[in-house]
Amino acid sequence: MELPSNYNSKEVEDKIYQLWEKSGFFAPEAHQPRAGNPNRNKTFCIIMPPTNANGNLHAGHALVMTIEDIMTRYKRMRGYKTLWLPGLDHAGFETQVVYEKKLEKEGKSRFKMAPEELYKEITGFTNENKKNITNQVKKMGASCDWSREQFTLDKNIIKIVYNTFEKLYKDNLIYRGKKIINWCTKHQTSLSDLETADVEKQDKFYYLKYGPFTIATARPETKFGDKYVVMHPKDKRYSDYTDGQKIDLEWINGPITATVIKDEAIDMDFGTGVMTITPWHDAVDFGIAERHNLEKEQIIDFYGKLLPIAGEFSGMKITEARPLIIDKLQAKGLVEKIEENYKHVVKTCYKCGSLIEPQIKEQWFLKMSAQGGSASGGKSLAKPAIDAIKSGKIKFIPEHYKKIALHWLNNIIDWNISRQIVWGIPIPAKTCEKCNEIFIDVEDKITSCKKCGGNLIKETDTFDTWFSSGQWPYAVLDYPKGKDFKTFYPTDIMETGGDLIFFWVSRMIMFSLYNTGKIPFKIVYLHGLVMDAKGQKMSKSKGNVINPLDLTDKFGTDALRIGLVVGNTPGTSLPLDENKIKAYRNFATKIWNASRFVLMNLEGYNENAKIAFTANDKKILGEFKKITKEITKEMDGLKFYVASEKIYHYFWHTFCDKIIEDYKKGGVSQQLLITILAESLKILHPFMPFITEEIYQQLPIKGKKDCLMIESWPVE
RNA sequence: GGACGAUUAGCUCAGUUGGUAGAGCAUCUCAUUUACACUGAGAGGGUCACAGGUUCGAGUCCUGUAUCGUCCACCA
Repeated sequence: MELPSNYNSKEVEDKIYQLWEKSGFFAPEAHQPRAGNPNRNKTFCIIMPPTNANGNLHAGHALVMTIEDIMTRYKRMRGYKTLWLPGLDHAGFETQVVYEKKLEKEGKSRFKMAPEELYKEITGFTNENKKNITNQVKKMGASCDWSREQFTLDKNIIKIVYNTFEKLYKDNLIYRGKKIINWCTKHQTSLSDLETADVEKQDKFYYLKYGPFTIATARPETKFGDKYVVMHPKDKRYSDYTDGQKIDLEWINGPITATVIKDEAIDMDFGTGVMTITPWHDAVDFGIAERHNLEKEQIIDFYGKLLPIAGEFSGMKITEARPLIIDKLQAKGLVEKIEENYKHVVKTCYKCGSLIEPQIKEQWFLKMSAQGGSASGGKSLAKPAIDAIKSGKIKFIPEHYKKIALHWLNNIIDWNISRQIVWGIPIPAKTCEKCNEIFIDVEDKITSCKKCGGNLIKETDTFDTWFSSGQWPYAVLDYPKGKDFKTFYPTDIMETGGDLIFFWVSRMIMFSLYNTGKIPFKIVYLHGLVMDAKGQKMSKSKGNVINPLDLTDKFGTDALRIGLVVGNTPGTSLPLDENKIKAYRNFATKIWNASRFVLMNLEGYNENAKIAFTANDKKILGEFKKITKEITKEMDGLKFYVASEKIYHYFWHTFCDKIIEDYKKGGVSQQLLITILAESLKILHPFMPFITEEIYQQLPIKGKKDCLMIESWPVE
């Protein structure tokens, strides 16, 4: 019984993963802990954040897979009925963006394709990626139950999403409204507020004469239709003007009649304290217009070009038109001054960086009031979520995310869930051409208006991808009647990136409480961002992206896994340094060689013989037991960064440096050596599953299991 | 404009109810073919960002300041 002199991670990993898959022990039903195990009637469940099926596994995924696998393997060994449920995400907008880039490279455009054709192509693209990403997840050693794998576009998921939509509509929490939304002119879709990124920009700031007033703006191209001039009701400088007063004045394309509006939204200290409003293309202005019932007019079309209202500038792109408009205003003597370096914040599309052009558009919205009960006129989505978090029913790790989540939920605004992209779940609604009556048609059966008999127009918008993934925890467990739902819900831990706290985590909490009446998970464990070795954010443009699969190739998956975990506290970003992974590759080699040494010294050893430890053995075992208890405590406290460091330290500097050396001098018994090795491998297993399993398979121990994966943890 | 986090050895980071500072990597010295050189034994290296306060005692608790980072926000 001897191990080869070198550990070949590549060969071993594939072989061992196959062994696990064949064993069937990834499924919770298969694993039967011994009769007396105190945890055997308890369950443990993690739902894997569905991986985007639009590319390759990145460093962040590697961390997710590692942490969740550690949690899963640990609980499985403790005897819990353990389920880690894997999934894949169609990732609506994100995938569409990736695919559009691909089309662009090929000189094609999605706008010249029929929607059905585009959908078919992206389906093919996604299917390829699904296989690819699944293999990469396996490469990380994930012990998830593949027989339960789910995809966000599976029929059963869509059905649940549709039912929720219908229920929300009946509860008056969904409405169709013509409101101002974030429009990405490049991708031709609206976006939620979370899908925009604020960017600081330097622009010219123009002071323009508007009748008796001077108004300041960075966007003169939106000003064509401005016919309301707004000031604060308490501004003494303008007390001569009254609300509703009409003023004739000369403007860009000729004389107009302006109306004075008094509104408290105006900051008296900013600019001149007076502004004109463009309700169609500015959220603040939209708000003012709504409050005062003012007319709204579209100036810029959905491609970012000026409409006929701009007269001679009609059809021009706004960026081209801006200087020309200023030239004209200057010629008319309407430009008072121009500030050169005006710093302000603009919204951009978080994916492509294009400037967001606010537009008014009819969209589907989800009501998101933080108030509950009758005060809000019915049910509230946010209120129960706030209560669950406040009361500690849902715990955050690290804790300070609790405040962040609550702050967002307390200030939540209605959520635009419509997207004008094909890659997503279609919104199951129809509108009557004649009377505008809306029908939610989950089964796609309604053919004419039930009210007036008119023709129905089928909705072409799709759902924001987070509308469906926000229902993931109960949808994948086959809510409401499924056996898994009854067994594993609420789940135990939601482990994901801190950047998803609003996008995903908060929405899962709201949807789950709304639908099931229960929280979706007890603990939210948020890991930090994986950075490059220098602590810089990885990005393709910087060229500092580290491919985790290169590291597994070079140093083995086990080395990458433990390297990602040791010293990595949740919530703080972690620099991924190849040298660190290399150091843990050395540790893997150490484990291998120590095991080789033990196996080479088995002469005369019989695992079935009666155990007779010496006094010194017992002392060492006592110390080991103490360490084991400490590690178990850290594991239960989800402090994997401490637990992994402790077992690392014990194995190398106590077991190898002291105990094995002692053995050479005859100080400890053969039995002790093999006992400590076997027990250490169990503790190391969640962190470094491949190498520990490979060695375990060769170990002569009493009552050996099919695999180390289902061995009992040293502390029950 | 708000909120949150960070600041500890050259580098990356731990430090769980307050009790004379820890790990890995790096550096230096020594050992020399050992299960393992992807090795062993040892060493050097820190006013714990700064200023106050509470305490017998503060890296840890409180207040303030600075720098960095992140998130949120409808100043045209």
